[in-house]
Amino acid sequence: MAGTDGKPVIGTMEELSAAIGVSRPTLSRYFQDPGRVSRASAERIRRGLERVDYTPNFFATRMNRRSTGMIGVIIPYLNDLHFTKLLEAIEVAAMEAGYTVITQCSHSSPEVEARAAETFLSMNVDGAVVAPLGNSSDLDAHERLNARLPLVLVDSRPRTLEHVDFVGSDHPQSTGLIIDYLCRLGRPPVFLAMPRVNFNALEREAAYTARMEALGHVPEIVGTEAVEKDWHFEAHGHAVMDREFARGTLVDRSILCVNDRVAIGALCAAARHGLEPGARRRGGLRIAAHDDYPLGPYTVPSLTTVAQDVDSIGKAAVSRLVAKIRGDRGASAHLVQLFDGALRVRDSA
Amino acid sequence: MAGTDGKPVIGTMEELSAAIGVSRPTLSRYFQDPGRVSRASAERIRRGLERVDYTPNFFATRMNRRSTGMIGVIIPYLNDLHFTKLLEAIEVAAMEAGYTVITQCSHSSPEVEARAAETFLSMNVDGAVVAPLGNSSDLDAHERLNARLPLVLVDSRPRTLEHVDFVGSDHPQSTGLIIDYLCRLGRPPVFLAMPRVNFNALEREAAYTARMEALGHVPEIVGTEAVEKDWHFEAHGHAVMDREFARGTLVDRSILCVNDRVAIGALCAAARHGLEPGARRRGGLRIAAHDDYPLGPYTVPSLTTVAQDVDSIGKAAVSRLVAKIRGDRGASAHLVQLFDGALRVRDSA
DNA sequence: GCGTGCAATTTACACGCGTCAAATATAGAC
DNA sequence: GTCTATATTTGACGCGTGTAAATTGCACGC
Repeated sequence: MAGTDGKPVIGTMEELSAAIGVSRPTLSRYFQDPGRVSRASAERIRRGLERVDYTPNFFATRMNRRSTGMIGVIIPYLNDLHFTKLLEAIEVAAMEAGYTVITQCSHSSPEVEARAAETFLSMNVDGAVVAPLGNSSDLDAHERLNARLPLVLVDSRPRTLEHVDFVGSDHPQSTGLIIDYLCRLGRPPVFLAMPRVNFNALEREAAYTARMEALGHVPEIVGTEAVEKDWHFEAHGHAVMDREFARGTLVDRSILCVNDRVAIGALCAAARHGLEPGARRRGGLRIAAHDDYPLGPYTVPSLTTVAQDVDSIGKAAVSRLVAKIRGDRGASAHLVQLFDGALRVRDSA
Repeated sequence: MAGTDGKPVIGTMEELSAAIGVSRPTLSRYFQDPGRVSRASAERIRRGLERVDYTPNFFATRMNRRSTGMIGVIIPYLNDLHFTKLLEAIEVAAMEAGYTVITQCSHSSPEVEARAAETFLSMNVDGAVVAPLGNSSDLDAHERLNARLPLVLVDSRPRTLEHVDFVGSDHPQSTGLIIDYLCRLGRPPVFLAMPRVNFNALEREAAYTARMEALGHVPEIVGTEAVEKDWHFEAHGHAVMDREFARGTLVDRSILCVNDRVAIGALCAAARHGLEPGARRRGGLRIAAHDDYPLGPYTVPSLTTVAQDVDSIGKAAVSRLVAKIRGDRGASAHLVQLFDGALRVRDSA
């Protein structure tokens, strides 16, 4: 069998050994680190590899190594740029640290999420970074993962997993930031929440309430019930605000949306009702949110929000995981690392 | 060692065999298909597994099986909901067909893309679905992949890989659809293109030109040069149209954007210049696009576009791949499967 | 020429499980 | 009770590579 490049395809190290006249174990060492064989052998092997098409078998190499050099990543959804940004940061950081990343997506299903965790265990990954699904997650599965390998949770932090290392955003800080900004320029904001399926959403809701009370304002929350069956973030934001605006309520308020995707729906509802949210119209409708979704600068009007430092979160999670894998001192202690949000003032509030 | 659930952790089948009194080969057969052992043994094993924590080693199981039951998927970017939708369709279809999906993202890098292909070869995946990066792809790597295992390309089709099976959209059809619609309601559209890094973009541009000429109109194309360094789709659409609108050009034209993300940038530019694109304003500015990006319904105004049937494309790609893996008759012939686009008339055009 | 010390290589075994041929258990017929 | 046919189980070997121990090769000094 020959590849299209004409090189003969070689299946095993044994064959390769015969083909270029170097013993198999020497080849094994060469592939792990060319510096571990003599200069002469390395050169000979290199020249040999130019003439044939061979890659060591992924499974056989991983089976016996102390370390597989792989880390597993689980994210809940793919259809959300917030998570894809996070995943990208994690993958890049892991690649730079020399790890092979195996990504699994829960696709909103606790069963799939639990199965992914099992897969990682059976693959002997060196460690795992998990962004949990939320309330519906199979927490036992995460618990088992944590018991058997280095694990770092990111983005969202289930209450029963508070003893697991976590890297995420400081929601009281970030939410406080945008609330203070909104209060400084106008009436205290109403919170556009969402059904309680997500820890981050809950944390932000709680942070909103706390901050409002600290400022002496009365918290007002809308949208905790699902207005539509099979709702998505944008659809939810649109449905809730469409209902409000149709009633003539909230049309002159500041709305703080639980996240940017909900805000996109809210902005759409505002436009449909002829409303023009914006900071420049004092006393009028303003819409702000949380996350800094990549499309925020391009909504109409562009979206005022508070940015999560997703890039740093991804990097920090990997760096923490690598430390745990290497058994660095300090890595056995429990760590919670929270990043500050940053205000992004644009046109919508 | 014991998991948090208290079950003793068992590392190998050998140990499990000793623990529950069934021979190891019988266990092996049980894990492949419980139906292949006697009812009595299956029951005994099931009860045994309730008392201990064991999962077969992923690598060891895959190493010797004729089929690894895995398919590899490569997508170019994560920060694009079009690709995540495609990936989701592929993953779900593959899971339903009983395959484990290994996803690798090229992260815009031809080297990473080529390495992913090599990884799949070394993992003995049963087959691969690849959405190529584009012009910059290492086509040799894809060629090698195609020579050594069942391969289906999706979404984008490099010229030099025309002999490889492909599943995607019929761009002449879909582009024709939206052009005809635009012409029916107003002036023939100008095409807002993008730098030539992507085969789909090129195909759509060519389809635009062909259709316009067939209708007796003169094609007008803007935006093929990168206006900003380090451009992204939305930024590109915004930059090009901002420049045009600032000059006072194109303000009363129909603009057909190469894809929805570019259109989002264009809509934003329009709003900044006080323009209100829409179908109801005859003779005025209209903006339409291609893809049916999930946010299209929530832009302001909502985006008229032509939908790619991403779901069907993903399913068809997997179904084709599975046929090739199984060696179904007909699967050895070359296949190109194109799906029609569907018009989504909304407010922007 | 011969031993010495060190680096490089090779030998030999291990890893965890798939698989097949051979052995055993089971059921049924007489 | 024996015998046959069939369903199950098991022993033994192999997969492609990692790795520790044993061996070889080499340069050097006497």
